[in-house]
Amino acid sequence: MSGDQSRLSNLPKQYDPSTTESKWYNYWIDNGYFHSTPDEREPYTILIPPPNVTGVLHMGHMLNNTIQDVLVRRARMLGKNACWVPGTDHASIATEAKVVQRLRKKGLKKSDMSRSEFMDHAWEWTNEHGGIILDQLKKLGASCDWERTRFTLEPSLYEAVIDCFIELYDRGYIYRGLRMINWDPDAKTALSDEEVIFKEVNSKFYYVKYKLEDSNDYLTIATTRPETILADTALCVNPSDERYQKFVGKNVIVPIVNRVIPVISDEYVESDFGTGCLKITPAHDKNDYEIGQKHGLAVIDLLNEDGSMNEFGAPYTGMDRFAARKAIAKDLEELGLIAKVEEMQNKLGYSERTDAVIEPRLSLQWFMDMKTIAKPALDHVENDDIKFHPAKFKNSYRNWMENIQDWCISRQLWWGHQIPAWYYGSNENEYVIAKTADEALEKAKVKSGNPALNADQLKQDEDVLDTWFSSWLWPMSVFDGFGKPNSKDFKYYYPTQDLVTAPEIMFFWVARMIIAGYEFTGEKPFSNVYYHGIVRDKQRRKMSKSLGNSPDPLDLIAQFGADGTRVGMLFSAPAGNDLLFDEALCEQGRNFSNKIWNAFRFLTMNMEDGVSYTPTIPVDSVSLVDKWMLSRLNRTITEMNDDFNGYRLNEALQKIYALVWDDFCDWYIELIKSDTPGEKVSKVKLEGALGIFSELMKLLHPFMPFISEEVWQYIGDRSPEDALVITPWPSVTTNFINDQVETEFELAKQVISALRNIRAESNLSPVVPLNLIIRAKDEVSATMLNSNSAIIGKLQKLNSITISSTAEKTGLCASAMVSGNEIFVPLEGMIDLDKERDRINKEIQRLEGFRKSVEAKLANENFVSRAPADVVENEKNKARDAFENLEKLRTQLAELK
RNA sequence: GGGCUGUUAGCUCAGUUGGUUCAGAGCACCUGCCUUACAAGCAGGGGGUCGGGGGUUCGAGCCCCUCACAGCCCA
Repeated sequence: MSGDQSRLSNLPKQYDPSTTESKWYNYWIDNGYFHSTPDEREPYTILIPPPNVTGVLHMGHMLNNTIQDVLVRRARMLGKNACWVPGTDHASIATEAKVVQRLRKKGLKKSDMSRSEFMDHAWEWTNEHGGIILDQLKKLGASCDWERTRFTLEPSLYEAVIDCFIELYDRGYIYRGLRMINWDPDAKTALSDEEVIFKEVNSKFYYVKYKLEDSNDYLTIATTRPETILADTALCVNPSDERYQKFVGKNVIVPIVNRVIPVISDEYVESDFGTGCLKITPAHDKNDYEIGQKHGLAVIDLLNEDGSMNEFGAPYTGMDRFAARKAIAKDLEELGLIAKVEEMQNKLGYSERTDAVIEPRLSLQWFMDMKTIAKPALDHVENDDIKFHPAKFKNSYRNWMENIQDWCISRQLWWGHQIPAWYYGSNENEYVIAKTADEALEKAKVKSGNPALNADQLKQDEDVLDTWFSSWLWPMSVFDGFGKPNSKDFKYYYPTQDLVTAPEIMFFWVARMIIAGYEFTGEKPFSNVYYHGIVRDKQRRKMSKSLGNSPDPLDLIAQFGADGTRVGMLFSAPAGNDLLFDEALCEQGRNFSNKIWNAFRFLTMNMEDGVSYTPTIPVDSVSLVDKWMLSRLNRTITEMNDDFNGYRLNEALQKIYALVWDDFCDWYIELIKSDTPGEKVSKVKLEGALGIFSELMKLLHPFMPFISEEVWQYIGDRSPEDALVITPWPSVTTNFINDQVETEFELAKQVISALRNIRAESNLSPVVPLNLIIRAKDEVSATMLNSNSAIIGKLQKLNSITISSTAEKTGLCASAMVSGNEIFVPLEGMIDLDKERDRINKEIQRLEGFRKSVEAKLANENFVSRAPADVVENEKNKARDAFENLEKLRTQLAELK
């Protein structure tokens, strides 16, 4: 680095991220550092969890992508061929809902347009808003390989989904059937079980009387959904319930519609819930459906697809289900058929996307048989072929996998991958599965036995596939590897290394990617899954648009810089724990940026004009300060590597934060300063500091890419090959890690702190010179302190310094104890004797208590005989130290008389 | 109802196989400072019976049982 003042003079006192961030991001892009192509290096690959194509960046994305960027940047510095594949998801139901909403504003209705007209609108919307979120990620510093950006609806990924469907159909995993599914009346589509969110709500529990057909007796049932009474096809009681035994086999009359239905019995009914008499509505409840199947009951569906009552719901036809509920309750009341109404809490299913109350509905849909296909995915997580971080999530995963249900994969939507089923007749089985219309026609001719069949008689299924049926192929399809195991990229990058995501989508996505991975490649899709928490506000509320409690990430970046924001996000984000977001953390991150900036500014201010400086790690230095700094540096690198390997990113960050701020700024820089005010730091020391500072920038780079690159580029004239972003991660020199050195330096630090404390207690300004007397604990300490007295003198203004194991204090002194060494500062007339006696008495009390507990331990024969020798030895040392220190304190106290 | 976490300083969290003065960190708080990089800073300081109870052990924040509370997932 050259002391060329034109470049370095007038660095502002405060770091301004706004200019540097775009500068370096463009530099990185222009030099192609983020672009990866297969080569002989070890690959390191992360696939972005693709955000919704029309979404905008929220705090969850910020956290998610910050973590990915930290991982991928470090891997890049480790010399791996780092590849972070970005992309977006078409988000079938969410996007379609948005498009429908937008059309409605324009006065257009989806039901009035053809599929292709609607798709034109959807693509228009997508092209307009798609990818905004990816541009936002660039502001964060995300080092994605943008040349590899993929979209789940682009042609090759579309094709992969269709091929996958066909393949799984051929393998017998996909079937079409009439099943009870979750119906979203707002979106008018089926959903999978995972898309239903159960919420606790307050409901009314209606006790309704059904008259027996052949007597004036009544049977009373309890229900929260009286509107479904019209579709009842039986009442059911537990066979062992004596109250009801005499009614089994008889008939009752359904109120309002006056239909006659039987009273049956089944073990399923819990006698102590409600009245113990259950109404059975096979079309509108999953359990009822099963009972109905078992007992051969009729199925009456009284709802339209939008949740309104159909003709079976007469006389409430056309009313919404909730309006009908109120109406029928009123009518039953008037008929005297309501025994009572209770308030109760129950759990209701809501659509994850539209928040509509889900209706169980009998419907003909496409399903995936999960049991067999999911088996390897369970096994390989159980045996840690795929590791979860933190590992506790294995439990939830196992639980879900062991109870896995068939997956409803068809959606009554248009935006998505259209199911490759072609119907040639109206019967349930009159279809073929084929990739193209031509192929379908050929197959249909064969299956129908009608060679005269023509293309017009063939109709493709209108429905699309669940979004997750495309994202589960992401690890294969982004490399064009689905069904093409020999594609170059796929062979090189698959399996990928780390997946970073939230536990919320463990079942939606993670589990299914693992399933698909093993089914189609026989290999895992990734080796590690890092689950991070949800971003919440300080009151632990989830951040959401409707609550308005989520800051705009781009505002945060503008305010605190991308580096500051990243640090703020990571500071309180241990893996798997929710993050209680507080802007103060970003502020702390910004302040840290500023600290780094000013440390650098200090170094530049000490350069001489026209002199060239070569950053040099002071490996040959005999100075304790250098040896200590190198020990701290290397120890920290070791610890950070451990943290990275264990995915404890926040801990790695905290360590480099402390190393920079506490060790380097507060001690190292202070100690290289010249003794003479105004005099510059010597060239040797400055070059050493620059050398160490450079190492710090490398360690910081994954977390704070912008400021570290900015400083790095200032420190040297760098060619593009020397950019920090691709500089090798520091290796550990074990020899530099030296406990002895650290202990020795720590002792000097403690003496300095003790003196500062004495000054603070006695209101002495730092410029008042003191006479320091240290009565060392022993000769070893005396030697150690003597050889490092210059360090103490550097940070404390001293008149004289006396260190020996026999040193005597002179006159009245302020005192302190550091590791058994007594510190005295003669302060005749300046000491508050009462306060000082108080302080020493307190210390004596504390130590006395400690000594007693140790002595008690040693007096316990069981302890002495059973505990390991070294533990006993330790206790003896503690007792001796405590005893000696107590003696010293008592002497000091006596001398204060 | 089933399963899984967690409860440590005012707040957010560390605390590895039970054993050094082990009760920690950051933030917040209090006090004093514009000390020749940084007030977005420097220095100093106070603060916890480790959720309650019981047990195992020479020894428990850590292991076991139990209770209470909080949260998550599934039905």
